[in-house]
Amino acid sequence: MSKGDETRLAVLDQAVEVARRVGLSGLTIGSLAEQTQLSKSGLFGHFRSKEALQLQVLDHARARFEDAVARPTLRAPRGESRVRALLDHWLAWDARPGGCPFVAASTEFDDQPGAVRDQLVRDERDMFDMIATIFRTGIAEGQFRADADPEQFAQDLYGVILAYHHTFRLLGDERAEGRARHAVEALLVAARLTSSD
Amino acid sequence: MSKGDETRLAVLDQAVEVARRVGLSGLTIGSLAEQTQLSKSGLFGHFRSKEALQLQVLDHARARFEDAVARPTLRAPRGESRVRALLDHWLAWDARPGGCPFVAASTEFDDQPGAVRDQLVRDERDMFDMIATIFRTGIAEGQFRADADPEQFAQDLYGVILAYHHTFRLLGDERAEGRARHAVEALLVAARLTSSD
DNA sequence: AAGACAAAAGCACGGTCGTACGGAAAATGC
DNA sequence: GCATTTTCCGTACGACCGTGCTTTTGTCTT
Repeated sequence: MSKGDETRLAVLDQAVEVARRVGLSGLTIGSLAEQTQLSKSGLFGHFRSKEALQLQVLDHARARFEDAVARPTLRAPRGESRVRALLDHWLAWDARPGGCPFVAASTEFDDQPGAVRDQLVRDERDMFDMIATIFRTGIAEGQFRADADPEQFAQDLYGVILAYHHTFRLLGDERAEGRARHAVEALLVAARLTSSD
Repeated sequence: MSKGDETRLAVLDQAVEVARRVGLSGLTIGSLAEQTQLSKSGLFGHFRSKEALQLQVLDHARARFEDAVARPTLRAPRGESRVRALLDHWLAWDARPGGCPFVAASTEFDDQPGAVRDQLVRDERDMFDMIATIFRTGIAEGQFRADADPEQFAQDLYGVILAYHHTFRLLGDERAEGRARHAVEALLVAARLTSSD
């Protein structure tokens, strides 16, 4: 890996952390340069516009999400265990300082057309598909009802995570995590095969 | 009402709409002045700092929320009907151009200490309490189980709304609303008194 | 070790940000 | 209808924004 790539990645590491707190617009080239001990123009040279930087930050955050949430989840046994693993990793990801960078960026860009928004839509759609797929696997395993709607489940689960994110991060309510787990258990109960099936 | 208050309110009306789209930080005095046909300094005179403007915008948004969601909801009969009314009005509020200003502001300020965040916490807590209170009323009416947790219900319902907000606004999924209603029906079923009670 | 190339710094630019002050204009109270 | 207070504008400020251009520094390759 060349020197250039090395510093570029170091910058992106830092940028993702900053974006958690202040979003992708709040992310400013000057302050990012300070934090990485680079000159403004030195940093700027690695990306060639702010939009390019934002897109690479999104890419980087996505890779981090896959490391911290997606891949570990797939190591859990299919069905209910995997759903619980997903919740566990996701809650831990959201509880990191600054919260989830995608949540921050989503509310920021949901009304600002452009390449960043487009990328964000793709990422968010992928997350939805991931949840739905995990649920479908549970159906195939015979753990969940065949007539349950995976996309309904995806939206429901995502809602639980978002509510946790808000309630815990803004209101600082320590019981938020317990409620999130409780909510998912209720979703699982509803999706479970009954004895009559 | 004096002339000053008149224009101040007109500015706030516009400011709330802008804040829906770009948040409270994205809200800039210069652009807001343009949109209201005032000079920058003329507008600035009404508030005496940006933070004061942001706080008044929050206040104004809260009043709008009470007009559009809170008060109409309380006109519905207690219990399940009132929960459904809350959902209806809230979804309509979120579907307005730009979405919910509180959702935008919350993710923006959940990591930036200060008066704005403090105000936001109070507002958001009030919303939570409103949901919980509506649920408690349903318990008192004998429609919901007495052992159900109103705060769990509040977080669950808020999750449904947030998931709708994200799924509809960012992903543009038209089925998001139907799923939100379906999710609330499931919550109501779980809260309902069973025949054995 | 030297030459070729990449990386970083230095500096400058036009713009916009929030904020301040003084004077013009308009609304208000008598 | 005049005097006074309120409202609004013009202008200016220092700071920071994103972005170029030029020069220095550093890293590879041979």
